[in-house]
Parts: sequence; C-alpha cells; structure tokens
Amino acid sequence: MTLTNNTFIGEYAYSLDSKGRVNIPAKFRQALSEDNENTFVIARGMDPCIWVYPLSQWKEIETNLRSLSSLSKIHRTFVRNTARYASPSTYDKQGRITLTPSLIEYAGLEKDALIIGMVNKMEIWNPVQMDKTDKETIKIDPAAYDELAEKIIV
Amino acid sequence: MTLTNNTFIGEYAYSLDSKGRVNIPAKFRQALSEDNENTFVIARGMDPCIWVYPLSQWKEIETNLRSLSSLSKIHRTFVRNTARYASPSTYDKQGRITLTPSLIEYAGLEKDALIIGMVNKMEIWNPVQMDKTDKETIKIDPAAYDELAEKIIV
DNA sequence: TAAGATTATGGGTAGTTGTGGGTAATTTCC
DNA sequence: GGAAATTACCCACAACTACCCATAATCTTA
Repeated sequence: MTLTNNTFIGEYAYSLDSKGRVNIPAKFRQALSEDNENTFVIARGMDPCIWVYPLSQWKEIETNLRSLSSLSKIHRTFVRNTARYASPSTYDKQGRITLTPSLIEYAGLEKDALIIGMVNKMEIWNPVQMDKTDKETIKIDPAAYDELAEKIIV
Repeated sequence: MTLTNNTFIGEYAYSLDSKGRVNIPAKFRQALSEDNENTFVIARGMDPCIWVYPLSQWKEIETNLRSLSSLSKIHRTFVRNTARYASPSTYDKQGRITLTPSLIEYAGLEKDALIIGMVNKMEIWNPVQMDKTDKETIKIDPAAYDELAEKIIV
C-alpha cells in the first residue's frame, strides 16, 4: 500500500550488479506520481551516500539553482558542486536505475546497497558505512535534538 | 533522458583533439531547444574555464548587457570583458564544437577537458585546474555556504 | 496449499556515442 | 591571382549504454 505520492519510508537491502545497477523498491516506484516519467535524479548526499530524488523534486532544486547569479563566487561554487555529480536515471523494465561510477565511488558502494526512505527522497548506502555513521550519531549533542523539538512534533 | 530544455547537469571527461575540437555530451545536445540551431556561444568564465551558453541563453545575456550604461566604468569593463572573447560555435555531425585558441589558452586546456553542467550553461575545464580550484573551495566561508544550501537543497 | 503474479538478479544485443583522421571548400597573405 | 593555411564537412571504427529477454526467488490470492 502506498501512503502519499512521492513519499518514501522504510529500508531495503539490495545488491549492485556488475553494470552499476540497483533496484528501486517496488513500493517506492509505485509511490512515484506520473509526471516523474519513471525517472529519478541521483546526486551526492551530504553524508557519504547517494541521494535519489524524484524528477519533479529535482526540478525544484534546478529552478532554485537557476536563480543564482554566476557573478558571485560562492554561488558559482555551489551550483557547480550541486549540479556536477547529478544525473537523471530512468528505471528499466525490471525497476532498476543505473548509478554513475563517480557516485558509486563517492558512496563507497560495493556489492551490497542499503536503500533508505527519507520521505521526500531516498538514500543509497554501503551498509558498512551506514553502521559507522550510526555509531557516530550517538554522539550527537542532545541539545541539538531539543532545538529540533521546537520545529517538529513526533 | 533529458530533463528540461536548455538545462545541463553532470560531469563528463572528454578530450580536445589536435584541431581544437571538444565533444558536447550527447545529453546536453539533446537538451537544446530547436531555436538554438545547434549553436552555442563560448566565452571566458569568471573562473579559469570556458563558459558555453546555448545561443538563446546568450541572447538574453546580450539584452542584459545592453541595459548597462557605459557611463559607469565598471559597467564598461564588464561588458568589454564579457563580449570581447565570446564567439558562436555550431557543433558538427559528430557533436563537437571548435574552441578558439584564445579561450583554449585562457582555460589552460591541453589534452583533457572536463565538461561540467552548470544548469543554464556548461563549463569546460582543464581537470588539473579544476582539482586545484576544488581544493581552494574548502576555504570558502562555510556559514554562507550552509545558508545557501538550506535555501536550495530539500 | 497450490497456482499465478510479482519481484530481484543475471546476461545478451543492437543502436548510440566518442574519437581519430581525410577531403573539399574557403579564407588569408604575399 | 595563386599558393599556403585554415576551416567546415564527411566517413570509419571502437567502446559503451540502453533496452530486451531469461530465470529464480518471493509474495498474493483463491
């Protein structure tokens, strides 16, 4: 059952094949609205993982990037770093997208790939890297969570 | 797969041949709208690289340049530096444009050329120079950068 | 529980893409 | 005006990618 259009939750363990393809969970594909044309945009995440946006979501980012003037050095740098590693990927008849070698390397992916629903996008992790990051998360300042609490109700 | 007309993202490693030609990534060519007549305008970038605009995009820039008053010294200088080294270039049957010797020298291009999608234009870099610039990027004001990221990234 | 449908993974193939070089037309310069 | 140089256009090949089919495992439904 699909909850909301273009919304992804849950975790899935898949494998990366020799051609750099990974499966997109069936539930995630079903959640995609028609206007995405079966297409995602993959990009570098802030953590060592790959971010996977529905096409429509990415287009919003593109619109925002377009509004930045290249006369400003910081704007140029930001646009470059964001757009540079991004790539559209339409899933095939079997529901797989192809990752770019650059992103595979960035996320340190090998055989196993962990796909995590992040509500408006998804993340692809090397499970080993995810474990490591999990352990570091414990050290997060509790005060930071308190600050978050003011913004969101769980 | 093409996302939006005249929109370029991703990174490609190509080579400059003995005649000063570089390939335009097939995806970028496909993204070009008809009114560009297979033509780009190449110009000096603000960084040591070549900026490649779709013809229609360049025309907009020309309009904007026109609106700058030559009474202001900084305006005059800006218009001169922008217009001076700009040159239209139509891609051949194999999808290559020819660069001018002046721009090749400005960007310090040799054998390898890195083509980077910058949303409304693309950049052509010497990979060595790009690496160097990447390292300097770290020195950019992190607070300003994060602020920007919060506005754009979802 | 059994049959059918769906899902995850592997591999083959035809068309596309990137790169090199060749030739004819055009321009430049003496 | 003619030779040399430059430019624009064309062809060919190798590498790669997108698309297709096949199979095994899993889930759904009667």
